Amino acid sequence: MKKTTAKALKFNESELQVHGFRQTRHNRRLELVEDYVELIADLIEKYGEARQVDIAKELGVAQPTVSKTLKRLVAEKMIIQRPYRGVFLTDKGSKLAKYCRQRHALVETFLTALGVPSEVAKIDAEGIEHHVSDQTIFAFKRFLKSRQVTEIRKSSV
Amino acid sequence: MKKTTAKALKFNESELQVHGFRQTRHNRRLELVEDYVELIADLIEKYGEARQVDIAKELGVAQPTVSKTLKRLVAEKMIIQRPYRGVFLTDKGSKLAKYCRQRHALVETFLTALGVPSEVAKIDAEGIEHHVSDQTIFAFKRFLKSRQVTEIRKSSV
DNA sequence: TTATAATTATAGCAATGGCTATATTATACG
DNA sequence: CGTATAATATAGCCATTGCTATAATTATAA
Ligand SMILES: [Mn+2]
Ligand SMILES: [Mn+2]
Ligand SMILES: [Mn+2]
Ligand SMILES: [Mn+2]
Repeated sequence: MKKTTAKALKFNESELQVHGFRQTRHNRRLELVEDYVELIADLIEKYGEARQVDIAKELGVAQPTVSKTLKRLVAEKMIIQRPYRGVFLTDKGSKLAKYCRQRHALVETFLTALGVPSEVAKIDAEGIEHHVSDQTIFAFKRFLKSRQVTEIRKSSV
Repeated sequence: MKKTTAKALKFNESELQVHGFRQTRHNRRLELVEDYVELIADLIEKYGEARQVDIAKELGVAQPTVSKTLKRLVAEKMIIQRPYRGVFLTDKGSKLAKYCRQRHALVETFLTALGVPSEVAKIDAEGIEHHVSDQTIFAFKRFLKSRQVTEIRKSSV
């Protein structure tokens, strides 16, 4: 805004908005990594291995896209790649996958408990999960707990 | 997975996951556009104009980054650019901005009502808003309504 | 064991969204 | 009016995430 004509934004308000945008950009850079390690963990659990073709199929992208992204995951020490033998999570990748799976499941459970149809909850959770802070996770858990209590009370009356 | 060793995924489950990933990728492509038109609407409302320098400041990015993104918004017919006179929303941009503002505000209000500290709710809402379907919006609204009823009952007892 | 099929890798393209440095240009002020 | 300042545009760089087409390699099966 022009200095001469504009009322200055309250510092807090503006600063907060910038902070929000920055944090969100940061989260966006992690989204794909999170989806990958989570999916890889799922595939390994279900099939004992995670191959490019299967990752590609599950994500709905082309195999060369997966190939390239896996290189990034290797560079970030999230996975180890054995040629033609699938990918495996490092400790770092394993820890991230575990965290992401829990958070993802919680978000989906929360949405469902709130009355969102399960198919829609699945879709929305896939995007929302990456933007949920620990404090919001805490609030979601508290809501679920309170709901459970309510239901128990109802059934015990 | 190897056909010979793997149990097939249930079709529904796998299909749903692919659908979720696809929808999320689609939402991700819209995020920046949504943030821009919403911010532009805010700036115009507050100051009567939306300039690159102010957009850049609010977003926390460099001015040439904004310059480039604005070209994309022009190409998508969301804004009109008048050289050295700021940007203005088209009908299309205006409608999107209105929708985004409402959705954004609702998400933030919802999180706050759930007990998330307001600063955290602001940050999380900035990312979550872009991944919330109409059905989830509806569930958020229903929650807020029910909460209000509860509070009214409490105060009237 | 060798041919075929499946899997992975690579090349090359495009769009997006960042950055810094610098050039242009319009506005505002003396 | 003309100049200083502010705003915008441009150039050129990089990383990311997608694609198709095709090559290379491994695994499977005959
Ligand atoms: Mn996930
Ligand atoms: Mn996800
Ligand atoms: Mn917003
Ligand atoms: Mn946003």
